[in-house]
Amino acid sequence: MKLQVEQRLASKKINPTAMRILVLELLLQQNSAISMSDIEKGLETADRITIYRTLKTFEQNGLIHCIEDGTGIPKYALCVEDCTTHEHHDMHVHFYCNSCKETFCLPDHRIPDISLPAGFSPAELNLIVKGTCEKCTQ
Amino acid sequence: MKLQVEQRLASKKINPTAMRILVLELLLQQNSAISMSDIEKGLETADRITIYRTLKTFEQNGLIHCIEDGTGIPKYALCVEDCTTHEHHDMHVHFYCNSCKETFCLPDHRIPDISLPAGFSPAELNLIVKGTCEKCTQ
DNA sequence: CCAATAATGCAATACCATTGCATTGGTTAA
DNA sequence: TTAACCAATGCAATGGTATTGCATTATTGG
Ligand SMILES: [Mn+2]
Ligand SMILES: [Mn+2]
Ligand SMILES: [Zn+2]
Ligand SMILES: [Zn+2]
Repeated sequence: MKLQVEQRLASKKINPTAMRILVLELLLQQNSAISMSDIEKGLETADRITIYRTLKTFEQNGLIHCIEDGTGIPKYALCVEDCTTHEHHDMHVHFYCNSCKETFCLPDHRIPDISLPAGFSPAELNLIVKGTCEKCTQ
Repeated sequence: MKLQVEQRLASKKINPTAMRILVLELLLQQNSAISMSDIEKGLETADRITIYRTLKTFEQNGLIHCIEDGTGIPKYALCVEDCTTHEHHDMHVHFYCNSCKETFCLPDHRIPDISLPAGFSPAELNLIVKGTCEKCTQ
């Protein structure tokens, strides 16, 4: 188990320190995206700043992606695609549930192509759907 | 001129105070969405908190809409459609320019329908396209 | 004009993001 | 084995923004 976690870190060229292993294990347990505060609460030991820098390292190495879901609080989730340093391919839809306040990756739902006015060239797409998730629809 | 501004406020059932007129005039001058800090800098007199509450009032009454462009700093722009209290119809694409850092409404570009997994029901869509705007493409 | 109500400005609070710096820990070379 | 090096960590401090309470001021309606 822990071996797989370490391998996953190694595959992204991230040194497998104790803290990083703990954070990645926590991320692997989630089925929705979580915030830095969530991680801080989920780990007894950890310092806020260390988590901050751990997440930044993970993001820069293509292990996780950051989701701005409109709450103003960044959420983080594991990359499902083979992302690399500053080359994220998570062009999928994200869903924010107004009821349970959870943010979900919908990796099977890609963002459709968008037509833009002349002169505007796209580099990155970010689509947030807000509504009610499956759990909260009874 | 000022009369039109006051009428626009009145049509949204917003009392036309001096500060609100100033803020609305400033918003009318923009061709991109602006932040609370931008407004604070644009008006010599104004108190930060008053602007904060003015914008909240404007938003609640369907005069402006708030844009979360991924920077973490909310931007505001006038509603182009007939929005009402908590009934915003600004389902259009927003564009953030990585070069000039400006955020544009693209009211003529609606967000296409998105298919969702079973059980997820959408209420609101928010699509941010990041890239280079027309001005910055030379 | 007066009373009631709404809006404003100031102070204070609470988070959150970010950086500097000293310390710790693990890895490598002498 | 030890020394030296580099990466990672933890603490302190800073800066910025959002938000509320409350006293004061402005506006409105009678
Ligand atoms: Mn995702
Ligand atoms: Mn808009
Ligand atoms: Zn939910
Ligand atoms: Zn631009």
